[in-house]
Amino acid sequence: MASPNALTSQSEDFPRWYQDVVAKAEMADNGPVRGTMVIRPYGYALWERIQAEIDARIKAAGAQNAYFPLFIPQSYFAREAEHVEGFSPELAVVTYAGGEELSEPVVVRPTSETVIGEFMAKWIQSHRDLPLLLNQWANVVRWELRPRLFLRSSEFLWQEGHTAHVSYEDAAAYAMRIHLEVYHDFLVNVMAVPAYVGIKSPRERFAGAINSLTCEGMMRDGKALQMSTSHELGQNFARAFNIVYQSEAGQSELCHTTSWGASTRLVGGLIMAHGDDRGLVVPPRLAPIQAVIVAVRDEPAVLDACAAIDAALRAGGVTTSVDRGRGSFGRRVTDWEIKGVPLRVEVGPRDLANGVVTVVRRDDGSKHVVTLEALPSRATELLAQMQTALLEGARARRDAATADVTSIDDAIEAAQTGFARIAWDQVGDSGEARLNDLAVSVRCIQRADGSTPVSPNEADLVAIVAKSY
RNA sequence: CGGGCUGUGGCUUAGUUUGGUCUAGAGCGCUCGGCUGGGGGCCGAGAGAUCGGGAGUUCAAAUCUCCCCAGCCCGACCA
Repeated sequence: MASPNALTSQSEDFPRWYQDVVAKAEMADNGPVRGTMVIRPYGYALWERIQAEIDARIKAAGAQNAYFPLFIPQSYFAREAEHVEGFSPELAVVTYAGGEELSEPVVVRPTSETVIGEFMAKWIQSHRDLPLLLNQWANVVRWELRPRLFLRSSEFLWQEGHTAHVSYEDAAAYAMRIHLEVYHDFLVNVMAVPAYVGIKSPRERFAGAINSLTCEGMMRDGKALQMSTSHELGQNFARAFNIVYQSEAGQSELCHTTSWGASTRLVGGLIMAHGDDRGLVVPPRLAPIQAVIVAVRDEPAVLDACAAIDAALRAGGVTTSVDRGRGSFGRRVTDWEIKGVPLRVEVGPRDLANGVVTVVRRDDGSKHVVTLEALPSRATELLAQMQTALLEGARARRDAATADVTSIDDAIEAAQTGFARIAWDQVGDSGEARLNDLAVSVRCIQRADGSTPVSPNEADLVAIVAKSY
């Protein structure tokens, strides 16, 4: 019954398994310039689903989409000291264009705090103009030395939100809202990734931020992946770009700004959070194709039945694709499994003779014989069950691979196979340095109940430490 | 940027040590035909490589020498 291995197994070589999945599920290819990525239709369809879900949540939080230029004057970066220091190693700079040397080099955006800050300063006059809530979907460039498809590429796609507020409290509350209502909600309820939430330690913070909120997912090899970040930028950028408003009292005041983003890295996270030895496993709510109808044979009677089943499923709100039965059955089944399509509806002469189809769930391989009449509702039910099972499975793995420890040594030990939870007081700057020396880092700092604190100075915080991508 | 290594059809690679038997072989993939068909099925026929690039040594270079280029792995940052 077991099919021959199309992929390297996870236990044998996890990074290689990842590469195999990306290639064989036809998600992406390496671009011609080192570190660049070609996103293929299936990979892009997954990204479009991620975009749609995140975009809807961003709009629900009141932000509007806009677009700012790819090219940024180099001088902008110099205005915020930490920001320029943090980003200069990975900047791509255009010095020659239009047939001549440029008088001022132009940076290809690695992130847009600076340009957007410049325009916020122009647009904001009064407290009545606040809050200003912007978001853009864009590509960004951060020159990478060690690229990996989706996880770390020199150019990637993302959304970056940028907002300006009258007070620290408003800004902090909005960053928190995005963190919880956009990212965490999406991760848990759509992507089925029970991410740990918290704030970054000072040394892991975004360059130029006063506080960074993060969602950290556990991959199936026990390593962490940062899946989103939301930053409180304080008045750092407002000061650098002169983003000021006139208060009700008539005083000129500096704004408080935030920025927040999630990228195509989430596609990599999807692969590693749920994938198994047969390939990708896509949560139903995220799947571009929720059910593939596989014709066992390329025969008119079977194909007609497939078309009718397809129509019925679509009418029932299930997104589908029909595999018309060219090529061997085993090959086609394997290909759909690698792509992680949640349900496979097998339609063959034997099924049709009995007025049924065979439905197979991708996550647990369970087979269900379903009558044609019951199929749409049964499919919806199975999709819902799979969505729940994926989240519960991921949570169970996460909890089983998270160890409570009381020393840095034990944290390092635990981080070899999973996460460690340790009192933040036990870590300290020197403890964090020791962790970092062994490629382990503080992924986030959270309250004892798992919620996100407001600052690293709250009492009784715990640190989640792990190796990370 | 420092250290280790590799470049041979689309992909994985044999051949390089010891130059000639290489008109470069195979597997996967691809094309065509047939048989098949409920887990990568079988048979047959094909297409596809100026052996990373350049220079050199030699009667003779995938193989030896030099230079260049590209990529991979390991060490400091990042969504």
